[in-house]
Amino acid sequence: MKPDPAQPATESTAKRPRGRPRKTVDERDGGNRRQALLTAAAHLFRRKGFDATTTRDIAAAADMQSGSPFYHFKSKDALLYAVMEEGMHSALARQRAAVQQPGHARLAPAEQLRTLVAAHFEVLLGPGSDFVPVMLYESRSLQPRQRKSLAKLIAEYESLWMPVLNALHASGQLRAPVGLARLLILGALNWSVQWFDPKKGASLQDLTDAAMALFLKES
Amino acid sequence: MKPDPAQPATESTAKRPRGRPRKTVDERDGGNRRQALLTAAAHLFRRKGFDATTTRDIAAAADMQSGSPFYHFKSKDALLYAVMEEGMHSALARQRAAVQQPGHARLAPAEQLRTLVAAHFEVLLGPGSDFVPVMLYESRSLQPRQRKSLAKLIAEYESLWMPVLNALHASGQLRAPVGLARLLILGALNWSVQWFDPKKGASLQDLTDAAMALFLKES
DNA sequence: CCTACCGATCGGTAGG
DNA sequence: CCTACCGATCGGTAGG
Repeated sequence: MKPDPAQPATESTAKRPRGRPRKTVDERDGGNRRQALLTAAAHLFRRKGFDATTTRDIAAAADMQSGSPFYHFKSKDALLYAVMEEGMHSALARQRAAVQQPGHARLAPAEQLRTLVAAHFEVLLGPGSDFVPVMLYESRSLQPRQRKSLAKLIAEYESLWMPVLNALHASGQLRAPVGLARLLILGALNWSVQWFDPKKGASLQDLTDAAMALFLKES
Repeated sequence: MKPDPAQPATESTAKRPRGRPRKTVDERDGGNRRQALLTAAAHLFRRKGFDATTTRDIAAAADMQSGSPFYHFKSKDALLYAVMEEGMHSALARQRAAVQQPGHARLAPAEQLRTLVAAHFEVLLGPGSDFVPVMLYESRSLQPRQRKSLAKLIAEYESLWMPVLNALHASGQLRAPVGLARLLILGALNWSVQWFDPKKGASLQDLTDAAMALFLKES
């Protein structure tokens, strides 16, 4: 991580800055300003898209002045990448936690898939779920370097699905070729970002049930 | 066939303009310049997104000067809407033609679905398929008025699927609730825009087969 | 449809 | 982190 430029390590005396207390990164909220920018950016990027969101929008949403985001992020691009990286890390953590739950490995493959699907919907549509949708729908705005870096995380995420899909294919519950099935299944889930409205009746449970009924044959 | 400009008009035939031939709207290609703009815009909107595409990009791709698109379209927005409308009209025409093919109504519901799925993939991924993907992925940039206008065409398109899905649900080949099934199925197909690469082995046939195997139970 | 141009906006920065 | 600002870009237009 970066060294803190606000703390010049002087020798004997002054430990703290003088004068009236000012709202610095450290005193205000312990460095959470960066996180506030990430949250605001994720929200706006999801709602309006990367290009249609200005750094001024983000600054205002995080209660800052127009130039201040660039104190925390080198560029607008870097902000986008940080949003996506946080999204993928949290999605990965969530799926790994589900998969590593005691007893999970002994569940029937269909139940293992249900766990993955439910967690995926949660990550896309649940509370605080702006980060992954931004990753899914705004990656065109990334630079090749960044895209390549994210691709690793995405591949890791998708690899969590493969053992389950292979097992289902072996047992005849999933008839499509596993590779294409994974793409089609994740597509069906990812597209829900476009139409899901929590105020419209269906719950995430309903979506999960419908997806399971759609994809799997009777065991 | 164009008149030969090398032959100077004589007195008696002096109906035509004098001087060197100039490229006007009418002489050049009969007004196809508008269509050239639409095609160029669809291509660029798909590749780079609406916001990241400049009207100068589009003009250059259509071999015009920077201000010229505004001779054909009132605004960049109007161009986007025209692209989407053309996309929906062609998609609707294509599906209607498939559905109205003689004998189609007597096909088994599963075969009727296959027809719809194949045509949908064709519209998304086949030759000249920039218009519908733009409609799917850039509608956030439309104005509410325009979005509402498009929504009618979209509803019409989706309504073509409902009788087939209802029949499949009735026969037990589709177990998920029909409304959610339609959203999930179209999502699975629409997402293919993100990952399909014709140079990577799978054909549209393969995609159609995989989708059918994924969604339907054994009859 | 082209030429020449305007006004606004935007990402980013210097200096404190 | 704020203030003040710059340079570039962009949608759009007047006039021909």
